[in-house]
Amino acid sequence: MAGVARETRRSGAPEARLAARRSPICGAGKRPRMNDLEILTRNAVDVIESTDLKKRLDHAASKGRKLRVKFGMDPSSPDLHVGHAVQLLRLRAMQLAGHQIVLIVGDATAMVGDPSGRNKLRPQLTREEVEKNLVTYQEQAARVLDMSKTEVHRNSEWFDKMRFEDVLRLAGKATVARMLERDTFEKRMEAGEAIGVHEFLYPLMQGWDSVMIRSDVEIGGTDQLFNLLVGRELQEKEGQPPQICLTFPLINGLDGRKMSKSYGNSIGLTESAGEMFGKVMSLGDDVMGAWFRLLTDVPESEVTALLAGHPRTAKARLGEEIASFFHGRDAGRAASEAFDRQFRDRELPSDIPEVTREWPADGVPLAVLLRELGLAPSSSEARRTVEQGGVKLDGEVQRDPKFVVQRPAAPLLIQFGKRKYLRVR
RNA sequence: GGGGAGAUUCCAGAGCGGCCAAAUGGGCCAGACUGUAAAUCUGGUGGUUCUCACCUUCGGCGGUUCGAAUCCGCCUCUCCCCA
Repeated sequence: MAGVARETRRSGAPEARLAARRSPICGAGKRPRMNDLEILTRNAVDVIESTDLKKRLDHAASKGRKLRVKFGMDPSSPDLHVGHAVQLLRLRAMQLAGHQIVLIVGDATAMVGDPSGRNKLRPQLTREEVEKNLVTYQEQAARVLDMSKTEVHRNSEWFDKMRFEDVLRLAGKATVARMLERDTFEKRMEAGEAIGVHEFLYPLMQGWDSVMIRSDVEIGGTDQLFNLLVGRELQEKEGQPPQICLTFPLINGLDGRKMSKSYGNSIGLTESAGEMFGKVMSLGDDVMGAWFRLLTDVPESEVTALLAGHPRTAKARLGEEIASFFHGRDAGRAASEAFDRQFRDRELPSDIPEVTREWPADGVPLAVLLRELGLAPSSSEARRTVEQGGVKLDGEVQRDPKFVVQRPAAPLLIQFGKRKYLRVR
C-alpha cells in the first residue's frame, strides 16, 4: 500500500536540524514524501476515508500544496505524555513530509470538558487554569514538532466571538439521537451517570474548529473518532471538503489502565532520560510489542526478533529507544547503563543528592528524620517503611523507627525504598 | 410537577447505633524471589515522638443518644420512573 511517487526534495535548514537531532523515530532522517501513505498513516486504526486521503495526498504532492493537518490538545490537564506521542509522531512525519500542522489549543472547549472516555462529568475549568496549562503544552509539543513551522490557534479565537444566537445555530446542526449514538454517552446513560447538556456541545465545538481552520486531515486517538466525524459533517454542511479522519491507538499506562497523568501511570514528554527508561522497565512484558510499534522506529523484523528473545533485553532496548528519542542517543544509553548498575548490579546510583541539616544534640528519631528530609510524606509512612525493612543507613537495614540518628561524622547514606537515595550531614 | 434511589477513605464498592480509621478488589508502598521498577508470593496503606492513647475523616449544616458513617430535620448534588 506504499505510495509510489517520486521523491520531492527540498532543503530547509531548521527541518534538517530537527530531523538530525531526533532521527530515531519517524523516518530516520529520511524525509517522507508528501504522499507517502505508508508512513503518514502508520499504526492508524481508522482512516476515513482512505481513497479520498490518497487522492488528496497525490494532489498535494503534484501541486506542492500542503495539506492542513489538525490536532487538538485539551489544555485541561497540564502534561503531555508518551500516549500523546503516538499521534504527535504521526504529525511529525506529516510535518517532515511538508504538510502544514495546525495545533488547536482547546481553551474554549476545555471549559466544557471532553466527554470522551469519561464516565464522569468533568469539572469545568476556569480561564486562568487553562491559560496556565497552555504555555507548558506548547513547550512540550515542541519536543516532537518544529513549532516554528506549526500553526497554533486557540479555539477561543472564534468561540469568544459567538453570540448565543450563533451557539444555537451551531447546536441546531446536530440531533440528540446522533449524540446519543456516541458510545461514551450511551454507556453513561446505561450506568445512570450524569451527562451535562453542555457536553453535547463538545463534539460540535471541536468540529467547528475544523470548519474554522479548513482542515484537510484531523488526527486523534481512537476515542476521538466521534468528534472527528462531527467535524466532517459540519464541514460538509458549510460547503467545505470534509476532513480525512485518522485515529491512532490509545496507549495504556504503566499499570494497564488508560494512560493519564492523574493516574500517575504516565511517562511525560519532559521527564528525564533515567525516569523514562526506568518507567519503561516497569511495563508488563506483554505490552512491549505495542510500544515498540507505536513509539519507536525499530523495523518490524527486528521487533519480532526482540520479542522472541529475552524480555529483559527487549525491554531495555525499548527504554533506550524512547529515552533516546527525547534526550539523544548518549543520554538514552547512559540511562540504560545507570539502570543496570542500580537495579541489576545493585550498585549505588552515581548522582545521590546530599543535604545538610541542623542536628539537635541528642539526635533525631529515624522516622522523624525521614519525614523531615522529605523521603516520607508523614512519619507514619516513614515508620511503616522502616518496620518493613525498606530503609538502609549506610547500607545496613534499620528496622527500628525510633532509632536515634546522631549527627554523622561523614555524610550518612540513607536508602529509602528501592529508589530514593540521599546523603545527609 | 409527582414518586423512588443515592452521595463512604486515591478509585470502585461494603457497612446501616457501639466490636469502624471503616470489609473486599484495584492502585500505591515495602519485602521475598527474579530476567527488570515484569510475573508471582507476603505484608502494609488517614494523622500524631506511634504497638497504648489521642486527633481528623464517611456530601453540608443542625439535632436525637452515654455513644452516629449508621437514626431524625433541613440543605446541596446525582440517578431512575411517571407527567
